[in-house]
Amino acid sequence: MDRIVGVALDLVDEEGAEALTLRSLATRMQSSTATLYRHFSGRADLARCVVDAVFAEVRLDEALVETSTWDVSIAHIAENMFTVLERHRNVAPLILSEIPMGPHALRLRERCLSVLVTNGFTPLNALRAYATLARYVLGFAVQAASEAASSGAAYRIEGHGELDLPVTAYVQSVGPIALADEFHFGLELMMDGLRSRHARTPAP
Amino acid sequence: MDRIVGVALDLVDEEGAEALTLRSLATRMQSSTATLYRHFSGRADLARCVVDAVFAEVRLDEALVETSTWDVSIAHIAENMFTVLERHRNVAPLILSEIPMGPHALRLRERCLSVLVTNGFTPLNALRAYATLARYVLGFAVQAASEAASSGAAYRIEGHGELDLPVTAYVQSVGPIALADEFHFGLELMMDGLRSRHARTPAP
DNA sequence: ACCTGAACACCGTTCAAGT
DNA sequence: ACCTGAACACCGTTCAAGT
Repeated sequence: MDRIVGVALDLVDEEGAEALTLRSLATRMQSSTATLYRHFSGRADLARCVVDAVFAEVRLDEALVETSTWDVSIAHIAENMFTVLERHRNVAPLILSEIPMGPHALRLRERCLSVLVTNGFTPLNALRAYATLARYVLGFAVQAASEAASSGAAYRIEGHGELDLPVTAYVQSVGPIALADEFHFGLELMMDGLRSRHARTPAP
Repeated sequence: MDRIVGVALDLVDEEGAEALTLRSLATRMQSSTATLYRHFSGRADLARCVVDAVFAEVRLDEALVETSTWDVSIAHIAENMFTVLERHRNVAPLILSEIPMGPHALRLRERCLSVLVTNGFTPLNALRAYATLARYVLGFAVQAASEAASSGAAYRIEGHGELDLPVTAYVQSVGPIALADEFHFGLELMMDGLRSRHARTPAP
């Protein structure tokens, strides 16, 4: 059944999330839609498996995670998640339906919480820190999937007349921001906040 | 056509985003699906309008935004967005498809950028700060919509055997974190980061 | 000019019937 | 036991036909 998920992920990568249809997948498998129900309980289950297949691609530098300070480790994990999600940006729409809870997603969370707790974070703050980072990375990935209408669409709206947005226009003179730049800016913001809250904790 | 959008938003609030069907909306309007195409170019357009109707509900305390320091103003705007999205949490799945670009969403962005720029942020950093905050709030709202399976589902996975997640188990002994608490923790993290980056800027 | 029933081409899901 | 064609109840979208 891992092979079916692999084919499904290929399909999403190549044709987008909305092209992931039981019929289209059955065709690629040279099988029938009814057969897919032997492996998945339905389309939602299939989507969950595809999402977890993406999380399975996260490869951490375990030596780095083990030997670095907690902030470097956490940032490394977050950047790895971002990289993998960027590589499979078409899967983003599949993530929205529910928070990833597949085995690979859970193991990644375990790893993160472990780093935080062994570095003196309280359970509550470790959970908070992980939740915030995970939501940021996932929320970023979900929205980054639709980067077409980012510049100047949807200006002519029906009843509202012309919008004038002087500051928006002024500020956009710097041109569009690269996705990776935007991501790292926000990530550093949160790491700053975590560091300042966690200042002067003795090494274990 | 604002009335149709209002009915559509009611429908989403009451029955969820997947219940927003051209047929179900036509039934509520005592009309036909074909008639809806006089007002919207299709389901995607309808969804965009519903999302912007939610943004239209954001009511800022203009006196507070005007007179407070930039960080208080920005946090106030972010919290307002969060409150409104929480009130209409069923619309979250409609947001994923594309970044909100309706007139009300654009005006809210204009207001945010205005606060940042008049307080000495460079155009680049104002854009970055807004993008990070907006993605955080939206990403949070999107994922907050599915809070059912948060505790302990999806443990028994087919081929992988039992997962043991000791730190996860230990850390979850503090119980589930309230959504609002989680949101505020992350927001404060980012505000801390923004403040430290923007330290010692003279008032205009 | 405005509206709509009915059709078209899809979709997820199910099940009797085949092997 | 395993697979599948065909059906069912949907969906978005279109259009000839009505008023």
